[in-house]
Formats: sequence, C-alpha cells, structure tokens
Amino acid sequence: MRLVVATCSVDYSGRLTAHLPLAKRLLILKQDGSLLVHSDGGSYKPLNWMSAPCFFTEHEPDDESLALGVTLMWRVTHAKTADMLVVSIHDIHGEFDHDLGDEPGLIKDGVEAHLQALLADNIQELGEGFSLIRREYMTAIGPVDILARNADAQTVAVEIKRRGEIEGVEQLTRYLELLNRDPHLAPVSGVFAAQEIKPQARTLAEDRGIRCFVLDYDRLKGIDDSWGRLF
Amino acid sequence: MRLVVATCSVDYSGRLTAHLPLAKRLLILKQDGSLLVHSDGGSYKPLNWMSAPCFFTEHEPDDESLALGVTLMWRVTHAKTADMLVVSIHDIHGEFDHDLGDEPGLIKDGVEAHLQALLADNIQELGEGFSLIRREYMTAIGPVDILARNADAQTVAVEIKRRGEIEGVEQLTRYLELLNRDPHLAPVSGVFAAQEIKPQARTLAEDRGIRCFVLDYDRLKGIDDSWGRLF
DNA sequence: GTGTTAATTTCGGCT
DNA sequence: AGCCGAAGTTAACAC
Repeated sequence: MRLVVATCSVDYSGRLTAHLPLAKRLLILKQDGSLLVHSDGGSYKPLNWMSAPCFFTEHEPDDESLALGVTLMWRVTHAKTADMLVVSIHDIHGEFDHDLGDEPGLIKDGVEAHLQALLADNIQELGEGFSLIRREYMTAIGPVDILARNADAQTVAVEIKRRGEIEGVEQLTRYLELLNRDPHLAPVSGVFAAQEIKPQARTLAEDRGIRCFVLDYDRLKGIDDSWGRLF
Repeated sequence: MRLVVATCSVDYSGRLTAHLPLAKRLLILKQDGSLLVHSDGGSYKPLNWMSAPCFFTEHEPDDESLALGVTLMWRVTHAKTADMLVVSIHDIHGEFDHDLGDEPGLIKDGVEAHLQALLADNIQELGEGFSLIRREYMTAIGPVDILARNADAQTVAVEIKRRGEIEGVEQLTRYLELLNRDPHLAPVSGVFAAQEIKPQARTLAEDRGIRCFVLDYDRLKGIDDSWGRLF
C-alpha cells in the first residue's frame, strides 16, 4: 500500500465524466492497483476512485500539463471497461509505503460471534435448568460453539449459525460423534441454533436427533443485561 | 488527517456487531473525527468505519487488553446514535499527520463542465451559423456558461445544467437582464440547455422567450472529435 | 429539513 | 457466473 498526500487534480472518465480541481488530498494506491482519492472529511466514500481489476502507471507530464505545474501523473485504467482515472500531481507533501500483508478477517463473523455470546449469557433460553460449561470448547476438529449442561446434567453441544443450513448440521454431527467418544461427556446431545433454519437443514437435524432452535437476535439483545460489556 | 499503519483489531457495535481480528491495516482519522479502517485491497469501502458526526478518544488499554498485547486504544463514538468503534492497536508501523485544508471541488460539476465543453466545441448543434464567443463569460453576477452568436450575428447566452429546473431558468434570466444592458451585446437571447428539462422549467423559460434545448450527452460525445483531449 | 430515489454503488446469497 | 436484493448503505434531489 502506497500512501501519498499531494496537491493534485483528478479526472475520471467512465460511466460519467468528473473532475476534481487542484487541492491537497490523500491518495491511496492499493496492492491490487486500485486507487482511492480521499479528502479530510465526508463519508467513507472517496472523492474519486478506481476499483480493481485495473492497471496503474506513473509517467511524466506532457508539455501542456508541465506548463500548468504538474510534476507527475498517475493513470489508472480499468482492466475490462474503458474507465480511466488520471491524477495530475503538482506537489507531494508526504509519502509512505508499507506492505500490509493479507487481510484475514472479513467483517461478518461478528454476528455469529455475538449471537454466541448472547446465547452463552442466556443459556437458560434453551430450557430451564440449562447451564453453561464453556464457549468455544476445543476439540481435535475445531471448537464447539457452546458446551452446556441440561437440567438432567447431560452434556449438550450447541452449534450456532446466522443462517442454519445443511453444512452446519453436518458440522455439529461431526462434533457430536467426537464428543460422544469421550466418556467424561457422553452422552452428548445436540442443538442447532440459528436466526433462520432452512427446511432441509431442519429435516436433516431432526432426523439425526438434533434439536433445532431459532435465535431471536433482538429478543436476546433485549433480555441480555450484559449488553455493551464488550467495551 | 492522521494516517496510521498499525497491527490492530477492531470492534464495532451499532446496527450490527462486527469484529476484525488482529492484522496490519491502515487507519485514517479525519478532521471531523470520522475513522476509516482500510485493508490493502477490496473496493473503496473500508473494512470498518465510523461516520461523522462522532467523537474520537485515544486512551490506554485496560489490564485485560494490555495482557493481550494492546498498547493503545482508539474509541470513536457516534454523536447521536449509540454506535461505537474500538480499535485495539498492538504495533504502529508508520504514522503521518498532515493538514489537508478544505476540499473545494465536489465531484459532480464535472458533468456540467463537460457538457459545457462539449456544447462549446459543437456550438452549431444549437443551429446553423452559430459560433462561439466564449465559455465562462464573466459578468458581475457570475459567469455565463456559454456566450455565442447566431446566424443573424445576434448574441446568445447559454445556461447549461445537467437537469434543468426552475432555478436554472431564473439564473439565466438574471444573466440576460444584465447582458441586455450592455449596448455592445444587446439584444441577447437565451438558450436553456440541459440533459433533462422539467416541464415547469420549460414552461417558465418559454414564457420568458428563452429557448429550451435538450442535450444528448452520448450523442455529443459521439460527434465530438476532441473527445479524450482531457487526458 | 425531510422523504424519495439513484449510485462509477458494494456486498452477499442464491440459481 | 449471472441475477436479485440488502446495506452500519451514501448521496443527490424533490417537496
């Protein structure tokens, strides 16, 4: 990622034609060639940009641009469409280059994680007498979302998904098979919990003796007195 | 604008709850307190963000966070809603602070400006014998988009809008009133040119003897042999 | 200022 | 891969 703070003007040509007059701005050149032009305010949307896939080239200004004070030009052309973004740089006030490496975390797991935290905090939602053993109970094939005990002191493994589909039932089935080999835990029953459970997944789960439980996110949030504790 | 490249994790709580696991990312702290968290790829949309109006605070990590390797925490809370963004910074790899000043150019005038350039280059579109006097003809109350001469050597003032509404007609009316006081130019007639002209605007314009002209952007682009000259 | 609609939308799920 | 719909949508525009 290459960061440049520069006085520049920007021209875009594509679905529409747009121009940014000379001003000091932040230019973000990403690894994939995409370019963002940001001002020091506004929303997260850049003033102008070029999305990947695209090609970046840096070149000297022509005589006409040179006469206008341009010292460096950037050109980003889209790989498929004819979209083009041209940055005419007059002065560079700061520059910083750094390799960020891969981005591991896509945002969304937050929902599932929070559903897990909410249910763990309110495990009695699954039935009277339920108690939490622990969240993220580690096994050889991965962590079980929630391990709990029911009113009969029997172990219950809970798999949580935002949307319950067959794959989630399969995952829970594998956990159950493994957990039931442990004499300290067996017999372990399963609960498949999700905000929405697809009919096919429900059928498969119930056929395997796995209980289905629909999570009401807003309701859980409402009854959870520990809301906000994350911060 | 403060730019920080840091290894960090991010938690957001608001309309949804989201989490970004530990990784190296770009943090952009803008003048208005808004914060953007960008990775080195993807679209122009940040991985996570907080929009203005909001408040930014920097503080020391609590013991729990400290034990996890957090050295610095940022918290951005929305001014009105309960939205909150928390950045747990482990390492800072680079930092850059710079005052960008005001952003003069909102993107959109580019369309109108280009329409103006296209029509100026093809002024005969308004009628046979039309010739350009000049673009951005300056008056005491602002620049007239285009000043031209028709086949009868009469002066014509052209106001260009992307979408023609009443306000544009009023603007042109003011210019015409002023221009007609100039004996060198008078009598000056008006042309209201836009990609789309609202019925109310058309009625008002024609009532005032102003001609309406619908601009076909794609057609103008097609016939304009100077297309691409901007780059 | 408030509601309605388009967007260089982006993003995800689903067929 | 293409279509459809939601988004922490954002942004522009009409009323």
